[in-house]
Amino acid sequence: MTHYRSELLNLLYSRGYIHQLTDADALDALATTEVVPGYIGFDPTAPSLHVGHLVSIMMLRQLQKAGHKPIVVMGGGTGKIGDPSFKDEARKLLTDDLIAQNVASIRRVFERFLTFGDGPTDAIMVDNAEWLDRLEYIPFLRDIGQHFSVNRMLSFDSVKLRLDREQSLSFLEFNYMILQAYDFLELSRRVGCRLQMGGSDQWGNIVNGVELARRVDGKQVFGLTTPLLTNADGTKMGKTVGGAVWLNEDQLSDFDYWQFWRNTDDRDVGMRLRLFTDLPLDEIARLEALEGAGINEAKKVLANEATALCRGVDASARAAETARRTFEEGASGDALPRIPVADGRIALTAALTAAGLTASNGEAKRKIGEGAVRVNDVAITDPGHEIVLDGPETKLSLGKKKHAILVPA
RNA sequence: GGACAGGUGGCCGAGUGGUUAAUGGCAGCAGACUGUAAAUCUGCCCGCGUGAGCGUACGCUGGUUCGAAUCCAGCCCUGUCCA
Repeated sequence: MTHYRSELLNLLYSRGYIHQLTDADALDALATTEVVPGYIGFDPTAPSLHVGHLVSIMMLRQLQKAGHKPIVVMGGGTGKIGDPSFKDEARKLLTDDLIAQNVASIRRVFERFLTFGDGPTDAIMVDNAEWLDRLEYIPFLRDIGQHFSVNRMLSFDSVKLRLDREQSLSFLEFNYMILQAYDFLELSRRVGCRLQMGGSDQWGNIVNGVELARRVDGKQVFGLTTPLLTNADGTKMGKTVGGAVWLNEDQLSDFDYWQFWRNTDDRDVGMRLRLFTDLPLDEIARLEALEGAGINEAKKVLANEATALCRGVDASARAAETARRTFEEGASGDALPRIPVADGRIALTAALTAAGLTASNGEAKRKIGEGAVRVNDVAITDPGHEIVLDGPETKLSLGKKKHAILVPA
């Protein structure tokens, strides 16, 4: 129904990346004639990004594929403030040290998804601390602050919600949207950035930047948001066994990352294939049409493709092979966590906790009582059980999906 | 600065002197059923201990009491209104 002339918008639209767009026609026209530098900001609030950020990252990838220039903005400056958008309460302030560590740890992941370099469509990465840290209060208020109406800022849903719930919004946080708007202005001046993208919760922040650039520099820039990703069951996407689905290897194993995609709800398979893989649309159409147990094939393809993008082809293949052996043959694979055991014996409860399958001995005991624990696929129901290693590998399982391998120390 | 209302387990939210490790809901985990899906049903859901039990926990610090999340005092934080 919607037809764009530019490859960029066609690509984004057909794969389901677009939720809101500030001036579709003008951006469409621009993208057909010149390289559009577009940016997305990532605040370093944790040592790794998670799948919730993945749509944004993939969108930068699509931008590059369509012949434009992705700009990754690390929020080294804005991270010190904390984005209050749609949050119920202020997050605790991060120290400068921690932010620097997080920035360092996050930036690696982008190299998997984007091609960096000096060419016209090569990706670049900048840190907004570069300009935000240097701002002087009075000049900033006069140059930038004068363009913001508090009345209007208060009307944005992103903060209105907080106020309506009678929860405090500090002046510090209230300034976030001004700084993000200023980022856009600064990027447009420094690197000719014309487009800011982000999740739907960023719409208010983005629109502010678009307006600021128009008012201050008389320049038209564009904003685009992605739909809020929810699972078919209405929950927010991105949780798995034991927390968030991290993109960094050191936060979540390749195997668990692969498993996250493999366990996609039937109804979400098509959407995820479009957003998180590079597969052509007709291939996706074929895969998502599979019915009944056949849809599992599509889930495997999804897991393979998504894991390959983030963790590399080899890691993906290894995770897939481990999954195949673990689930289809009842054996085990080398991508499972390996736990060294001293002296060849260990209490079952201690082993479960050491392997991270349970959080405490008490939980381990309960799970044993529930009949959820197996050693080498033999169910154990005695909480006092001690495992004696009698081979190079002993498989420890909690439920059907969580496994670890005990090996002699 | 003043008046009023609040601060409870990952979240929401009961509880207002003992039977409260603290009702209920959500989230989470496991079992059954399945397709490593969804839905449904069942169990679990602070830590240590096989267990009786012990230790911690209801903003913080003290106090009253045989006994406090519950009463008192001071402090910190949040909201609303007033200055």
